[in-house]
Amino acid sequence: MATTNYQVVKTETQLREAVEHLEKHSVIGLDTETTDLDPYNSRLRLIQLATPDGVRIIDLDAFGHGDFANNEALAPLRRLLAAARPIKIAHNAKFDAKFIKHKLGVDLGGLFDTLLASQLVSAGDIEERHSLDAVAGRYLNESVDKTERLSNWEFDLSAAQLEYAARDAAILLPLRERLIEALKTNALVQCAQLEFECVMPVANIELNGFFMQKERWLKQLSAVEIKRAELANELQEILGVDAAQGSLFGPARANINLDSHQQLTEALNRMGVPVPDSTRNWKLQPLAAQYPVIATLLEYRTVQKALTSYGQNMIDLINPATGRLHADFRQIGAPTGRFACTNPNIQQVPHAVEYRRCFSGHPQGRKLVIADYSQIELRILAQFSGDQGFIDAFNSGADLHRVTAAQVFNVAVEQVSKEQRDFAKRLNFGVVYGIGAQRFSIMTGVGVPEAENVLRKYFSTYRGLDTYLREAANRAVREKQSRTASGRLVRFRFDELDRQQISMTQRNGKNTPIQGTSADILKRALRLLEDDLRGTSAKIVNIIHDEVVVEVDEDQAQEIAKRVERAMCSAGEEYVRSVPVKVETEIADEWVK
DNA sequence: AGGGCGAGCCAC
DNA sequence: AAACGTGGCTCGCCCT
Repeated sequence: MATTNYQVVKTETQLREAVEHLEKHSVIGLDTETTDLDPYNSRLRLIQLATPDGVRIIDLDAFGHGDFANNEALAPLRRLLAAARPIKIAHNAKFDAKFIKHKLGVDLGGLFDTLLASQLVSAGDIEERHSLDAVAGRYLNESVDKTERLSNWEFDLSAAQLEYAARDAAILLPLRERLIEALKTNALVQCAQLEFECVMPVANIELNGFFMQKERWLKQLSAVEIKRAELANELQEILGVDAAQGSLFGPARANINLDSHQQLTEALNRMGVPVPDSTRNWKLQPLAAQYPVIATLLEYRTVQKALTSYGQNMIDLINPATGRLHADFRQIGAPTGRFACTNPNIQQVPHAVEYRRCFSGHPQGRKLVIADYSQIELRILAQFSGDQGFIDAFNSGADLHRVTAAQVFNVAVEQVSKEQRDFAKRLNFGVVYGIGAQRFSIMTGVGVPEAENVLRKYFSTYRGLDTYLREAANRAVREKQSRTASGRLVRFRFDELDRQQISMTQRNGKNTPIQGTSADILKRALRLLEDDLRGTSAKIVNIIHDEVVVEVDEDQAQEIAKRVERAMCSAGEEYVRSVPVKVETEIADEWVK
C-alpha cells in the first residue's frame, strides 16, 4: 500500500495556511477520528481534510479542550466546514457531521456521501456491503486497513494511526470520481442530491434527541407488569401440566413457557383446542370467541410484547448527558429508500396513549408540533395512475374511503355505512401493496369468491388504477427494476421459473414506486424544514415515514406549525401535482393526536 | 456460550 | 392459482 502524504496541523498559523490551501479546491475528502461513537460522551480528536496533493490532519488536542465552537483560532476551519464549497466528501457523513456540529457548532455544508452513493448504486441489493473497505474494494480495487480504527485516539498518536487517518480521507477523492460515474450510468444523480441534502437534517435529528418522561414510562411499565403477571397466572392454571408428584394440597402444576410456540401448541392440543398450523394471532383470532383461553392468550401476548420491546431497554437508552433518546436513523434503511431506526426504534412506539404520552417537549412548556401527510401513498397512486375517478375523489375534498365505498357498492355517498367505508378503506390501502383476493378474504372475513367480486368491482371502478398497477407489475418483471419519482432505482432479483417469486416481484413493482416516492417526499421535506426552521426554537425530534414531530417553544408553536405544514406540502407538491397534498398538523404537550 | 434463524408483533 | 409492501426487536430453538 502506497503511503499517504500528510501534514499534522497543530498551530493557528498552520491551520490558517491549511485552510487557505483547502479553499482553493472545489472538492476535499473529509474524515474524523473520535474517542468513541457518541458525540455527547466522547471527544473529537482529528479532522482529516484531503486534497490530491496530501492530507491536512487537524489535531484538535493542540487547540485546547472543550470549547471549539468559540475558539477564535479555529474560525477559518469552521468557515471552511460550513461553506457549500469546497464540497466535502465523507463516508457516512452523518457521523462526522454530528461531531462537527456538536463540537464546533457548525452545520457541514456541501456534502457528497460515498456511503449513500454506494447504497443508491446498489439499488436495494441488501447483500452488498457498504463499509468504506467494501466500497473502496468494489470501486477502486483497493482495501482500507481497519486495524487502527478501534485503537486508542485519546493520547499521543502513532505514525500508524496518523497514516491510517490520512488514508481514509485521501481515498475519498478517487472514490467520489468512480461513484459519480456509477451514479450517472444509473441515472441516479438527482436522487443522490436529494439524499446528500438530507444528511445534515438527519444528523440534527439525532443530536436533538426525543424526550421521554422516565418516571411516567416506569409507572406505565409496572402497571403492564402487573397485568402480565395476572394473565400469565391465569394461563398457567389452564395450560400447565400435572407434575409427577402432587402435594397434600392437590396436584402440582408445572408451568409451560408461554412464549414457546412449541409448548403452547402441545398444551392447547391437550385441552382439545383445535390449533391451526401456526399460533399466529390472526390465525388464533377466530377461535377467541369460542375458547376463552385463546382470548386470554392474545391479551397476554399484547402485554408481553409491550413489556419486552418497550420496557426497561428504553430507559437504558436515555443519554446521560442530555436525558433524551438519541435514536440511530439509517437514511437508506429499506430498498425503497425509507428510513430505518434503531437504539431505540422510535418509529414503532405503540399507538396506545399510555406509551405515546410519555414523549413530550422538554423542558417544561416546550410543545410538540405533530404533522403528518394525509393518505400520501394513495395520493401518489392517484398521481402515477392518472385515474380520473381517483383524482376526482381527492379533488372533491370528500372522505376518500367514503367516496370509494359509494362507487364500489353503488350507493349515494351519504348512504355509505360504517362497514362499507371500513371495507373501502382496507381496499384502498390493500391495493398499494398489491393485495389479492385470498389475503383480502382473510382480512375482511368474506369468502374468497366475494373478495374476488369486490376487487373486480374496485378495479372496474378505477380502470386507470388497474391499468397502471398491471403495467407497474409487468415492468418490474420485464425490466427487473422499478423507479420512484426522484429516480431512485430498485432492482429485483428473482428466479424467472418460480411463480411465487414472480408474483412477489409483481407486488414489489406495484408497491416500490409508491412507498419509495413517499420516502422521497419526506426527505425533500426534511431539507426544506432545515432551512425554514433555522434561527427558531424548533427542533425536529422524530420522523415516522409520513410524519414529522417538531419540538418548539410555546410562543412559537403556532408559527412553526404553519411553517412545518407549508414545507411538507411544498415537498409533496414537487412530486404530486394532480391531486392536492394534505398535511394534518397538531400542537400538543405530548405525542398524542 | 453465542450466533443464526424463524415466529411473532410493533410501526408506517 | 393467485400468501399485501418496508423495517426493528425479542423470544425460543437449533446449531456449532
